[in-house]
Amino acid sequence: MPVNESSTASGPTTLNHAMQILQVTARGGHRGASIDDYLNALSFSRPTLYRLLKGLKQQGFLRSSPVRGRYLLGYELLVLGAQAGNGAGLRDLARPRLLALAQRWGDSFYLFARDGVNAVCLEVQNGAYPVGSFVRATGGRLPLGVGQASIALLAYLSADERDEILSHNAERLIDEYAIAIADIDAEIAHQLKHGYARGVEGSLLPEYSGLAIPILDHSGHPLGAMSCSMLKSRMTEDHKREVLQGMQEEVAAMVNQAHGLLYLD
Amino acid sequence: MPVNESSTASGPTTLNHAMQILQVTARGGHRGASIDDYLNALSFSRPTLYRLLKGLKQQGFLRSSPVRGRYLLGYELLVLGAQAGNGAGLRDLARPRLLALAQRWGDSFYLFARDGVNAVCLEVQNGAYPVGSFVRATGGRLPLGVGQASIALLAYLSADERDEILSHNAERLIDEYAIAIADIDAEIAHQLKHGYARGVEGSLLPEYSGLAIPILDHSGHPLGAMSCSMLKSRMTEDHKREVLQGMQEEVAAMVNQAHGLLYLD
DNA sequence: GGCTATGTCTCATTTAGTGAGATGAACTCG
DNA sequence: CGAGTTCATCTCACTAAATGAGACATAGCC
Repeated sequence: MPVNESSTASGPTTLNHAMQILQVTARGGHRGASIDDYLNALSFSRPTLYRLLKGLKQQGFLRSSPVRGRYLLGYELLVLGAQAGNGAGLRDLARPRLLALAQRWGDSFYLFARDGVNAVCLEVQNGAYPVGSFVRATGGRLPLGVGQASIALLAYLSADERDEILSHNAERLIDEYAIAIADIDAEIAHQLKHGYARGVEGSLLPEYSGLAIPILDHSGHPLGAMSCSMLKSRMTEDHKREVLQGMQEEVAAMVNQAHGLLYLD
Repeated sequence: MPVNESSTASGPTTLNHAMQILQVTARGGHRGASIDDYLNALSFSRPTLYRLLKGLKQQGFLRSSPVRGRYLLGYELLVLGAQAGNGAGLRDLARPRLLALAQRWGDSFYLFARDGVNAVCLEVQNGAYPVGSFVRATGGRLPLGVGQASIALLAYLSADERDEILSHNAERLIDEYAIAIADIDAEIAHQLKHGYARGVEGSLLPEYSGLAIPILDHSGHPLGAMSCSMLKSRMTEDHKREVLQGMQEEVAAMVNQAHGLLYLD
């Protein structure tokens, strides 16, 4: 089945071909992709495929698997990805704070940013109490609308931008996550009223619960969101208040630090 | 100053141009790169630059900064990077184990893999005790020879491969890290004799110490290394023995799990 | 409302990537 | 150990497709 060439890929075809190769490789997970995977999914000739594979390998974007004839994503992507995840320096600021929170409360804490119609997880710190979550690790991506961090991010966008995102995601939200737009709107209202989000409860992960707060710049635009996730049974009123306060303090400190760095020099 | 076009970049030029753009962007850190940065560093015309920027943006490999005229690395890199870091499924296996170790002992634990002449950090879990390290996070890269994990990785390569790597890195090792090849050889001998590595002491980070053990596949080739790092004052004989045993148990369990997954289906 | 720098467009030029098929190399299985 | 299969590279002619020069448009800034 050919690769999803949806997003009206314009621009240099060589570039698109190369990126398609990376996507196909990624789709293979930790087993990578074989020559046939590429030839089936893509629409160019074998010599061209090999030329691109070679180029990508030289650049460190691919490496060949120990299994002959298979290719894996290269570590250059990891390195660039780590950079990419440090959007506006936010991750570096957040990492020690997430760690402190996780150690103090035992729950799992996350940093999210918006990526188009999705939310991406920039950083996780798991605590002592095991927890289930939609994202397992850095690099996890969710359609905006899923999870408490999504709500915190959505709430501070302009109404029309928000609507555009939600109508774009509506189908996936209901099909894959059993989440209705109306419920998201309600939670956004809660976020705006109380300053934190609880996430919309779909049919998935019913035994977990969480909290999220936005990270806003001076003009009120969302830079990201900090969230946490825990077993529902741990979410007593007291614990909720404590964790929320902890998160708010850390975020306030972050934003303070950030103002010295973000838009200057 | 023009971008380092060292590594005899062959392959489609468009691809190389694109990757150069990404590298220049990465070099800008969390502030990204401006048009002039690109035009200065690269050797193609402005329309071409914009065409490539556009293409890379559409693919999610770049995004434009809130500051007009600047570009940042895109989150697609983060997502692919997360995949790339899961070489052979190792990271997924290691993550919970690193977390358990960090929580149990309070030190910081790392998963490394070899990447050509470098070691890359695939995963970190920091413990309760603060620690300094050569790598701060996932995606950090060190020349093989630096750090205890390097030793564990090097020790199980063939002698000539090892020599090739070390002679390649020799200059950087002595210049940037004040580490001599002879000392590395000595530590490799220690690794082979005792089954763990202590790292070579350069002039950097003198107050920290660490341990590392290799992760070997059935045929004795190194898949990666697990390491830890702690304040020297914490490294008593007892603590060392305990932590080492903890790491060895976790790695053994990992390799067990891995054999079910790595080379099959 | 001018000024500067970012981003886009057009179009002719020719580079430079492409496809077809043959050839070489590496691993596999009988 | 040799036949068979699959991966990887090479050659060469072709032309599609990326490129460069410079003009034009747009956005932010004082």
